[in-house]
Amino acid sequence: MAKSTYTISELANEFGVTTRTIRFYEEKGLIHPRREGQKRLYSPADRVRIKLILRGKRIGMSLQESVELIDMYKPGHNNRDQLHSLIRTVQDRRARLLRQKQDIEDMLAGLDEVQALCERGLEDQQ
Amino acid sequence: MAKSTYTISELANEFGVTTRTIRFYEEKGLIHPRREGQKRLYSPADRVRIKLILRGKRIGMSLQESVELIDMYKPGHNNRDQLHSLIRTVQDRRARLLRQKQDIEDMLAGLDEVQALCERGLEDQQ
DNA sequence: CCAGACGTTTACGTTAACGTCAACTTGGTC
DNA sequence: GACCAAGTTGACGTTAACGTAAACGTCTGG
Repeated sequence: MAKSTYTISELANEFGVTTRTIRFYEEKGLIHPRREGQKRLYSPADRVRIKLILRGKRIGMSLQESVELIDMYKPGHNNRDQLHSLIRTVQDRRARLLRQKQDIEDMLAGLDEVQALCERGLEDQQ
Repeated sequence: MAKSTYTISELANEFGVTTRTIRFYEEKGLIHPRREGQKRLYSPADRVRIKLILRGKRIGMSLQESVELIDMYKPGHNNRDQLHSLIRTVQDRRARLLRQKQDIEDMLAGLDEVQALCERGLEDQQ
């Protein structure tokens, strides 16, 4: 079963980052772990938040962009204008993501070509 | 028909970057346009190279990573060891790209959810 | 001829995202 | 009580990827 609290080094190990990184995220206001005396204690929600931030980083998003995307989930958008505005933001993000996806597929196709050339090169030698 | 040479500002405009960016790429050894006197003249090949570098940037690759990927295409890998080594590099890259692609698909699914929530919120109001 | 657009080099400035100490506290354990 | 691992708070350092400004050449239309 999943743990209900994590220490900073547990999370650092799990995600392959340093504790400095996690403290830095707090310093930047991305996460707000509670404290037990001095020590930070991370909830499952904190953990997921870090995980999502790192997912964003993997596709080249800045930390700010990541949290903006993450915070689209949390409610608090009540009136019509806010909802319409949020929908537009969602569509912009989607467009960018689709383009990135296309970029990746193009690169994957390129890699297939390179590999095919390599394999032909090996066969021709033998 | 496609042009056979480009000025720096033509390319900067086409790609939505500044001339400083393009000069910076040269300074870093990523491109090598020929000169006409002082002025830089870019070939279609230079142009494609810049385009691919910017494609890499869009999915979070560093400039170095981009050129490494681009230079996998150019031949010069002749002996078996080089070919095998290149194949491994290709497979590593592919793995990373597949993961990024998965990340993007997850985010897209998340955006769909957010939008659905927004639309329900709007309907509930009316 | 000269102003404006476009190009050049050189050099210092900036931002994000941490790395890297140093100097300390705190909780077990031998 | 001494020690060690794991935690803490500053604070300064670093790298990538440009931005920005100065100071200068070149050529083209009015």
